[in-house]
Amino acid sequence: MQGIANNHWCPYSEFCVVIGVKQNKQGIDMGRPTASAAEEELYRQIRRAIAERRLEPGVKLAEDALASLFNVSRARVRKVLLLLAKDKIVKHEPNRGAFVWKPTLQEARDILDSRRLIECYLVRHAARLRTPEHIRNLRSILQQESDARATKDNPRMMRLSGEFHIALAECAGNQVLSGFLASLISQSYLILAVYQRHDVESCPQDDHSLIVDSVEKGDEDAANTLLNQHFDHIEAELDLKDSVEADRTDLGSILKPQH
Amino acid sequence: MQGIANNHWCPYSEFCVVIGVKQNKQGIDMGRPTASAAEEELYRQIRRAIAERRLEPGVKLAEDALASLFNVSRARVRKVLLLLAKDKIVKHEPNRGAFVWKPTLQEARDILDSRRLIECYLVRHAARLRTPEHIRNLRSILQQESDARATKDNPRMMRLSGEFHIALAECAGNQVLSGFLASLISQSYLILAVYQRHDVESCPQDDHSLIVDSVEKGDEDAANTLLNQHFDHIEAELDLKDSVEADRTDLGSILKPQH
DNA sequence: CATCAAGATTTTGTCTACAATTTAATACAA
DNA sequence: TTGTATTAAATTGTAGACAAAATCTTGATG
Repeated sequence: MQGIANNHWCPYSEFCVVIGVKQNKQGIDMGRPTASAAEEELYRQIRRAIAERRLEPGVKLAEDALASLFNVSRARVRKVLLLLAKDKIVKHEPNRGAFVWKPTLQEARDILDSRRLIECYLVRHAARLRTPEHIRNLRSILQQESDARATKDNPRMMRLSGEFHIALAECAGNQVLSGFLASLISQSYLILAVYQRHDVESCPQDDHSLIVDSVEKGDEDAANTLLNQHFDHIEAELDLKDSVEADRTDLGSILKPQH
Repeated sequence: MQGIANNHWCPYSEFCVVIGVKQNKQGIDMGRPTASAAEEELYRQIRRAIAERRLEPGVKLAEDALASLFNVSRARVRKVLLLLAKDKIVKHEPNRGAFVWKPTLQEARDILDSRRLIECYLVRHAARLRTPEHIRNLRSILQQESDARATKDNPRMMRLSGEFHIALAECAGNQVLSGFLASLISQSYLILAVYQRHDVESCPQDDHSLIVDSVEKGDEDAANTLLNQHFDHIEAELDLKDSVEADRTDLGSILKPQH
């Protein structure tokens, strides 16, 4: 669990809206700074740790440990874990505790299919509705991605890659689908953790850059095609054959291969 | 609040999986029958009341009232309300309580767009993957719908209409998208409650029946087209012009029209 | 009569203590 | 040593008590 509680991080997070934190018209958190802010901090840090792959699927999230780490009551930890469970990032086992979610093969496929559907739809709208500010924001993320790549900061690269997809989606202006996508992206980090192939180098693609170019030009067909190809690349890095799952969970098939 | 606590109802509900109720291989609830079962009951009954439009947007869901109505502790009520808030069916206002969610105009549009995207995608898969059992299930719902229409049982019609869409989606076998859709459908009940036009008769269409026919035949193009038209019909019954929202919430524009 | 203010009441938010369950440790027998 | 049963420790689940905030009531004042 160590390494979770550090500095700030603010990608898309619907925590405040669910909790109902008071916000002024500029959207700045105003109510009870120490209380629910601490919950959101915990919520974000766990999500961030997953995004940066410091928290791997199956790891137990003990309530007391989190409570003392973040100096909050156990009740608050439970609340956060409950919300993370609804996000399907955490799995609750009764009387045993909360564990980082471990997607099954079928779930992984469904999630990736869903992402393709939603993102390819949104990117078309993004290409139509994009503003200079959107493009600036996207290019800023691209820059950060390239910095992270240069310094071989893999956790950061991982996280930024997800943030890029969210930022891209948000250009389309459909908050519902953006919200779904944010959830799917969090789950995708866990899919990568479980199903990424070891024989393939992790993507040095600059697919992202090309996508921004076509969005900037307003070429929605190109953007759509490029994004589809991007997903092909992502899926090519995964091992989603039926055999994989069994190999990792069923001792029998591990110890007695091809019999 | 009266009228919520009655008999059983089991449409799609992800409550158990979030809470982490023990289940055996047949998927039957086994753990602690009185405890979390009570929470799920509350969760379902609130959703059902919304689906049947007994609970309208803006109604306050007081914790004590719900606790005593369902004979559960207030802590359990809070847990359920938190999950409902994550579903965006309930809105939390800090220190004021939980209220049935009231979708804004923009949210309504986004939700309907999202439904169209997801359902039209899923119906194609449904037409390909459908089994005789799926068709039997769908026709059973159609029959119940027609019964409800005959007896003019509007709440039941309303609810069954949503259940039909969920059942249709589930034929496609993508649980992720089915889950998203279930959430969107719950929100759609609230959209109807707010934005349904009064000058139009509520849908006596048998769009549903035609859709099942084309799915049964495996004609995915026809199914897709029919579903798209079905959404056109639904949206035609709504008043999603920009003026509506302001008229209903802003007293100024109500009492001083066109000034 | 309307407006405002102060107190009382209700309702939400939070924490802590206790019960139930699981997990680990220990002792004992095969 | 291995396996099993019993006990102890740790962890999760639950409820109830208290604090904080909002709402309602009452009454005073212009």
